Amino acid sequence: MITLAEENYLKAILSISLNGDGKASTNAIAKEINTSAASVSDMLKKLQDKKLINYEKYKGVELSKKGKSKAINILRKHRLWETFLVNNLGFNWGEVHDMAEQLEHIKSEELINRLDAFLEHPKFDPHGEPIPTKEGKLPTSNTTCLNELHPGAKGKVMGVTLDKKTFLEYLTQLKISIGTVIELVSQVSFDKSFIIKIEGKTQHISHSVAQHLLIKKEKNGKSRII
Amino acid sequence: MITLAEENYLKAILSISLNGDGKASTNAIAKEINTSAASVSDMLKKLQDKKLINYEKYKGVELSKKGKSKAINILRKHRLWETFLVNNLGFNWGEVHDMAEQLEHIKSEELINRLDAFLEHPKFDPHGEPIPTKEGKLPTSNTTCLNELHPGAKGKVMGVTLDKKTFLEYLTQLKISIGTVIELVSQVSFDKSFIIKIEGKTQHISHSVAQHLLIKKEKNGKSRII
DNA sequence: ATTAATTTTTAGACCCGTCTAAACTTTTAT
DNA sequence: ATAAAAGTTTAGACGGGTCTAAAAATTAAT
Repeated sequence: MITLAEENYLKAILSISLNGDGKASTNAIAKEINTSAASVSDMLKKLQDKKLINYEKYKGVELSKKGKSKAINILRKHRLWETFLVNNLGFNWGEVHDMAEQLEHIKSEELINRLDAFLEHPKFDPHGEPIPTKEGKLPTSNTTCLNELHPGAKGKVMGVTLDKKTFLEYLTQLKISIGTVIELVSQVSFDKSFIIKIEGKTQHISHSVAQHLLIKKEKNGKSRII
Repeated sequence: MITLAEENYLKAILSISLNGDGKASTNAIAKEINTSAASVSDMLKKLQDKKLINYEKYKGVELSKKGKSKAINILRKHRLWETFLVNNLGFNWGEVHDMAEQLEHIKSEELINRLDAFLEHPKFDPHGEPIPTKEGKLPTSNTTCLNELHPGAKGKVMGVTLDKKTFLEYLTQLKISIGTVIELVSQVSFDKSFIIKIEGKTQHISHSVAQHLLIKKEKNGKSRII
């Protein structure tokens, strides 16, 4: 039996290895789940014993096949519950994270499959993130980041990669939501922040905000063909 | 903050004091949640410290006002989630208990109120049990037990008071479900079991099965007026 | 290539919730 | 009314998950 704490570790490791690349460090995990590096070390041993991760002392950690499957399943539950909360209970996307954090640990495959059917097999959650399939496939989103746009190019916001209340509320304030078209004006070399245009209005967003926006390229700014 | 284990104790104490009357004994609680009497003793001290129960050593325990309110809220969540699972996800009543046991601990008042609205403020759960209100009122059901019927009297099954898979599956086998009309033929004095008629067919049910059926009197067997 | 800084692990402690075994109360039976 | 039985509590231990402080390993810097 896999415990709640273990599930949270697996989720954290998955999240780190999806964003960054390769192995997750002890410190990175500690930061992700707000705990001490010592606790992480302890837990990694246990996860290793259960063959949920591949772990070499001092060398970082990655999910085993089994561990990855578990982690993706948790992510699936999280995103399906979020979809339910937004679509059926009328919450808005900034409010659902804490509830989904709890709901994702409910144990029942049958339940989550029926929820999936009830929601009519959604492909994306309310934040625009892809929902893993029952078979454990995590579709890669065909989106990029703002920093991959050339100045003058336009992109449509397809979602976000940070599910945090303060962040989502800030976006609302900036009038950025799913579907918003952003034109990249330029990037400030000093602090890597971005100058953008939304509906003709110029505004600034920090690098860290930009980093968490999923963008789909709309128009290439560099060289337009005809 | 109230822990998961504490919530389960409160629920158990509520359940005992609703069925039996007055105070709950250590042993009864131990039985209810499948643990040792020693563990119960330990926990009762903690619940006392948190002012969730009124407890006197060796004298049994009852919920404090605060504790009762918490316990009823858990019951409310349990029954609302069960309703969701049956009405919207298509489970049948025997399958939902374990899931509801988990879901009832999800922390969010807003969530449960929205779920209530989504379900259109149901008054009864799929087992026929009343759903406590947001304000903490637990409607008393206008039902009785089989043993309160006189021989020859008929009653309609309105629900059950035991939410256990094996029990509910056994009922299905006996062709007893909500709405079934049962005629009491007689009670066997030897083992207190019951002889009943369902749609003209005579069958036996044990005392403990009968005890968990919620019956609404239909016709008085003793003396029929006109 | 040694030293310094950083990261990671170990050691030892704590709280929660559980257990068994033993001691203690209360109730029941004679 | 006293002994036996039943019920309840205490004592002491354990596993899960966390912590701080200190030791060990790795990486970076000069």
